Amino acid sequence: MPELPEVEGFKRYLDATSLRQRITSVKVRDTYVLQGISARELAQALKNHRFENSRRHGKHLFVRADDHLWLRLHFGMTGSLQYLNGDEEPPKTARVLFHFAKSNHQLAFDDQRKFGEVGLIKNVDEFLKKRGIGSDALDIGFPEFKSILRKHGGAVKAILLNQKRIAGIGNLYADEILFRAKVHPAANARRLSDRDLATLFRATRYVLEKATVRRTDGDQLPKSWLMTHRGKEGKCPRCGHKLKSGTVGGRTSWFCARCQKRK
DNA sequence: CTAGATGTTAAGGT
DNA sequence: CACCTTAACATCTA
Repeated sequence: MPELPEVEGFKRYLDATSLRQRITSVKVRDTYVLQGISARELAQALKNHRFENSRRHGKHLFVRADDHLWLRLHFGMTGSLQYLNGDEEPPKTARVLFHFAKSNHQLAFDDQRKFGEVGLIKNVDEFLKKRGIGSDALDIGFPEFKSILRKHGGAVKAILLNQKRIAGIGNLYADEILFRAKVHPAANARRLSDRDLATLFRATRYVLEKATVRRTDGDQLPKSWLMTHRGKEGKCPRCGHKLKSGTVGGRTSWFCARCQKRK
């Protein structure tokens, strides 16, 4: 489930395993994943280069292979990375394999449900601009956060989910953030007070940062979180009330109707 | 068998 | 223009 914390986890994983090794070949097993580039072009461009460093923005991961050459990864709904030893068989759903010189290791871009994207770009900032991606959710300061929510009406959750406004928050963490801030997902953003917005901002940072740490350590998310109770039989970890669900911003939302008032 | 699932986007309606 | 809903993509699981 790659939202910001998971993609940050992939970044750290890639940084820890795959930097500074000469790339000997790139195999694309399924070309649906490629965006604006052919398998041959991708392989040709990366061959004999090394991944130097990486950068995450929202749910995108960019890996620098040269001054003007960045690999772009988006994980869709089910994407992930796996670093494999020479004798390890990549999973069937590995769509792209980056082969390294060092003892036949390879990095696999796995993507069961085929919503992922792999591309090559020259300039990360230009790419983000062209796509209209907003500021990263952990990069944003309160003044910017506030003005984004003040500027747009509609359900607060829809704004949090909109990557053009704030990048990195997906359906599950949006619910978690709203739960923590005690804000109803369908509440109109314009009707939130300054105090609500401040709480929401703090909740956003807390949830995303905490989830990133938990993920990195391989720990479960806290039981006090909504996410671990999502589902029909779920009860609010704060008040014990049965959780409710509804559609907001086109996605299923879980929330506690007692703790999260619509206002 | 059916519905729904972490993401994104397009199309259509109000 | 602002906002909403629905559908679509591919595949798996409850």
